[in-house]
Amino acid sequence: MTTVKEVAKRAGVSTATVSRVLNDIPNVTPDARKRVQDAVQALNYRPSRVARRLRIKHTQVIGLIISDIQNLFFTSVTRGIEDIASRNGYSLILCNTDEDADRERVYLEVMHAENVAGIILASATETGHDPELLNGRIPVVALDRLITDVQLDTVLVDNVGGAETAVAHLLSHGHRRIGMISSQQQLTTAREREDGYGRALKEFGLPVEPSLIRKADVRQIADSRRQALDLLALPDRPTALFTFNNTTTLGTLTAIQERGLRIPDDVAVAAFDDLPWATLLDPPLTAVPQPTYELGKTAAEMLLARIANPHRPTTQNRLSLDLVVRESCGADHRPPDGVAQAV
Amino acid sequence: MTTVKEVAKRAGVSTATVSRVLNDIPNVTPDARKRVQDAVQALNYRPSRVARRLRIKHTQVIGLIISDIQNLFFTSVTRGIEDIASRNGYSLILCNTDEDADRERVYLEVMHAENVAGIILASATETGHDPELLNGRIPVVALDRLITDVQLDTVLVDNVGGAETAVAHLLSHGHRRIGMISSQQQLTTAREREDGYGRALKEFGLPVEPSLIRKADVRQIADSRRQALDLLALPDRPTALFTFNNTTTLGTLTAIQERGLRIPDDVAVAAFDDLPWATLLDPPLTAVPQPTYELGKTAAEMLLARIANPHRPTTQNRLSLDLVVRESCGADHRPPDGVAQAV
DNA sequence: ATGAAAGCGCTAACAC
DNA sequence: GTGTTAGCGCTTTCAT
Repeated sequence: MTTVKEVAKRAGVSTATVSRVLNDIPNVTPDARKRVQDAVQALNYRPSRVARRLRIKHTQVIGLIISDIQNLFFTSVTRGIEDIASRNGYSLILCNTDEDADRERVYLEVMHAENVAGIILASATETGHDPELLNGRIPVVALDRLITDVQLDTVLVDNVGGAETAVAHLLSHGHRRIGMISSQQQLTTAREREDGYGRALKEFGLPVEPSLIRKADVRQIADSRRQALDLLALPDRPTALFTFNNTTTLGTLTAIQERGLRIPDDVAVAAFDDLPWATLLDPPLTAVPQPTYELGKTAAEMLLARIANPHRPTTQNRLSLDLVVRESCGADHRPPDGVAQAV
Repeated sequence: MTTVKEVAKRAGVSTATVSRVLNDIPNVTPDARKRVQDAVQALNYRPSRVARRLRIKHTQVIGLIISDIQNLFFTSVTRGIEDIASRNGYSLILCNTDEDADRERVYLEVMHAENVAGIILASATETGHDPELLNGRIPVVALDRLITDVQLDTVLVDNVGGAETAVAHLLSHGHRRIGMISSQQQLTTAREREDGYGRALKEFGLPVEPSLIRKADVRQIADSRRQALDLLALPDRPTALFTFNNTTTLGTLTAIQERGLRIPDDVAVAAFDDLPWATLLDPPLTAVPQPTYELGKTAAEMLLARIANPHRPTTQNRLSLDLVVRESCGADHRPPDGVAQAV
């Protein structure tokens, strides 16, 4: 490994001058600069970021910790983060916790130890965090999931509203027994989406029937399928299903197909979280898309703002959601275009 | 930030002893050990990996560089890598190049500068690499895509064979005009899959008609759709389509749907790279699944082996592929089970 | 068993 | 404009 020293020697200057050239600091004669550059070239010198960081303290690297790398939701969010990060001269490194609090801790330690400039975290848990890790010297932005034991900049979506809209849509189509495939993991998103589900029922004067909410491992299509099969095997089968995220949706659709049921006639489906191939399904899926790119962009911007000014008050950003109506809930029974909406 | 020094002071020992305790080195009296541990606790001390690494030189971190984080193929491979890595006490950090050679270079530099123990690289390009970066002091394993300008441990799939099988399947169903949505990016996988396509045609005595191969941006469903639409608008429309990967498949299916064509009657489809929801499509998709988990596992194992022994000869691993026949190519015309296969 | 001290590769005062 | 030098936080001989 070549070092500044060797470069300095070869260029016939001091290490300080080499450092100056490398870091574009003025006050170097063009001649010296040229000699240093030549030496760098000749020796194929590559400065050690590790050493540099030990001095410098900060880096142009942002760390992202997500809980399920196989979930398109998170990878799309990542794209949003990446764009903002790289536009601002930051690199992004990504770690996957697989919904495991221990792994999350390890990766938070890694990020700290690496001295990243900031961290964006979609936490596997709502509480139980090490305050030193989240409220320490490295700024952290909470993404998608609320963290309640530490006050952080946060960006979320309107889970309650989104779920409520979707379930209300099912209700407005006449469904009265609506099952939900929710999350087995303790997530704030799950609680909020269940809340939205409950609210919609309440608006229609319906009680929440606990047996109609099944909890699935949100990382696994197979487990979601199993829970959906259970729901569909109920003596008084639900006529509609509301799903927690894209994975549970896939499991649910698989279960429905296996049971030989037709959508929406035998069972209607509304999903939280859209799929890029929703229109390729038969019938196309009614869903509440999440503004993934926007979510990532916002998180990155909040983080950069905090890096720039560590003392600004923490803020919370909740992005709103809209339902996209396709055919999986039955033909739309709203009046056609142009017709006045009489009761 | 607390340092060894402060811990040492508080524990009433030297920094050397603190370091010994921290690194589980024997020869420390239980008493001293206890005092150090207490001090660590009390000060919430967190050793700086940056400083540590400057001395130590190596880390328990593996770097993975992939070209499209939104592609399920790569994220599934990641899971395989992760399992092996964490089972061996390594953390995994992931970077996304978005098929951009410049970004790939930047991230390779980041990984080098971070001094990771090893790198797994799905390169955006076949050549044009900096040999210092790939054949330098940090071991690199090439994943999924062949790198020809530097000799590396490599793990691939049998692209030629897989493509050949898929296209032969279409041919055996009577198709004679078979279009291919391939990759606009210069990828070895694209060349090999095109090769397989050509071989299958040749076996049936058919020439490759260049106008039937359209190149799409493999990251974008939208672009794949566009290319597929072009193919479907040809005066002498192909009766079957073979797609390069899951993204091109999605674009192609979208195009077919938009054109109002039926699968497989109007146009049959066979895909390279399976989708977890292939059976939810109507009709279910015939595809060549890739052993993603195995691919990641193998890559990680090769990398660990090389880290353990930097001087072993480089090896190349090519995983074989099988076609999964579903309905998107038409009813299977092979004899039913148990019937002797007469001619 | 423990401590003193050197030094990993780099940057940034400070002196000239 | 350039060089000397101290030191970032850690590990590791080498003494003791």
